[in-house]
Amino acid sequence: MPGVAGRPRGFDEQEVLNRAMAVFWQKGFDATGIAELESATGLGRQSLYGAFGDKRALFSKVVEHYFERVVEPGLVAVLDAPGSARANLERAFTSWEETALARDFNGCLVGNSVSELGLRDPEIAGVLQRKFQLMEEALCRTVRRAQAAGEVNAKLDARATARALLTTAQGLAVVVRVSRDRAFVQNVISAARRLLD
Amino acid sequence: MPGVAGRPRGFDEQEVLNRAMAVFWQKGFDATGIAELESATGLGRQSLYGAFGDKRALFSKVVEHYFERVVEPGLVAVLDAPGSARANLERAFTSWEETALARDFNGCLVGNSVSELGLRDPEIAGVLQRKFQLMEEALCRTVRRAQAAGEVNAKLDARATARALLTTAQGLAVVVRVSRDRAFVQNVISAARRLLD
DNA sequence: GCTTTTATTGACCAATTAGTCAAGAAAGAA
DNA sequence: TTCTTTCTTGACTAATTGGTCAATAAAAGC
Repeated sequence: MPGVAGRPRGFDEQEVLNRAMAVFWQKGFDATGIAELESATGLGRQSLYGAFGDKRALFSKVVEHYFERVVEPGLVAVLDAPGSARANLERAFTSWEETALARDFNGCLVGNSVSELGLRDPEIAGVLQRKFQLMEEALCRTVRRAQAAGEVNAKLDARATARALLTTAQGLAVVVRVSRDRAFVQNVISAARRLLD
Repeated sequence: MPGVAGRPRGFDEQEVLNRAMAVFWQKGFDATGIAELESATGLGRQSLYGAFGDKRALFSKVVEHYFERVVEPGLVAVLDAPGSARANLERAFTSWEETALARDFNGCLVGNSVSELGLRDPEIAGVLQRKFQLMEEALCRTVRRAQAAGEVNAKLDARATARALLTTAQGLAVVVRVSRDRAFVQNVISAARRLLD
C-alpha cells in the first residue's frame, strides 16, 4: 500500500537544502565531503542518502534549490517586477555590487559549478546551461521592455546585450573572489550600465 | 661539495610542465590525481616529487608556466606589440573568440583556479590575483595608448575599461564552457568592442 | 676504477573518500 | 496493542588519495 504511514521526517527538507547549498556554494562539489554535509545539516549519513540519494543527486537538488531560492527572487523577480524596466536593471546592478562586495561572497553557484563540472558531467552541465539560459532570457526581455519604453537605446540587439550582461556578471563573480575591491566592482558595473546606452 | 655531479635528468622540465599544465587546466587541482600526472608526463612519482615538490608546489609552478607560455605570448605580447594599439586590442578580441570556440577550450587556468582555490588557499590566491593585475595592467596601458592615438574614446576611464574587459574575458571563459555557441561569443566580443567607443 | 651525487623505479602506507549494512526507534493504521 | 513502514544511528568497507621509503641505476669528479 503506497503512501501509508511510517515514521515522519525529523527535519525540514528546505532547511537541509539551505545548509547543504551553503557548503557546496562555498567549497564546490569535490571539496565538500559527506561528513561535512552531515555536520552542516545536522543529519546522519543514512538520512541524507535516504532523502536525497547520493552526493551527486543531492548536489543536483541543491542547484535547483539555488535557482529557486537565490536567482529567482534575487534576479528574475527583480527584473520582471512591474514598473520601469530600466529601473529594474539598475536594481539588479546594485544588487550585484552589494553581493559581490559582501564579506562572505562565494560567487555564483551556477558559474562555480560550470567551472568545476562543466566538462566532466554532461548531465549536470545541461542543467547549468539551462539556468544560464533562464538568466539570459530574463535579462533579454527586460532589455526589450526598457527599449520599448525608451529607457534603453532602441538600436541595440537586446539578446546580445543580455548575453554581455550575463557574461559580465559571471566574470565579476570570478574576479571578485581574489580582489574584493569596491572601485573594481564599480568600474565593472559602470561598464555594464554603459552597454545599455 | 655543492653543485657537483650526479645523474642528469632524463626529461625536459619545460615539457613536463606543459603536460602537467594540460591536465590541471582541463580538470582543475583536486580532480587531478598524482597517478594521472605520472601518466601524462611519463615520469615516475618520485621524479615528480623530486623535481617539483608536492602536488601543490607543482601546481604553483604550472600556474607560472601558464602565465609565461600562454598569457604572456597570447595576450600581453599581442597588446604590447608595436603599431596601432587599437589594432592590438582587436587582435586580442579575435584571439578570445577563436580560443573560446575551439573544441578543446578549457577556460582560463587563472580564472578556473580562482574559482576552485581562491577562498581556501590564500597563498595561491595571492599569486592568481597578481596574474589578474598583470592582465589588467596590459589592457590598461593599451587602452591608454589607443586613446592617445585617437583610436579609442579619450573620455573613457582607461583603468575602468581595462577592468571591464578583463572581467568580460573571464566571464566568457566560464559561460562558454557550457554553451559553445558562435553567436553568443560574437555577441559578447561585440559588447567588449563597444566598451571602447 | 672508485666515490659521490642525483635520478629512477616500484612497493608501501596512513588517511580519507563515497557509499552500505544492520539494528533500533518512532509514529500512523488496524 | 500490534503491525507495518519509514527514519535514524553508528559501525563498517572497499577503493582511492597524496605522500614516502628503500633499493637500484647512471653519470661526473677525483
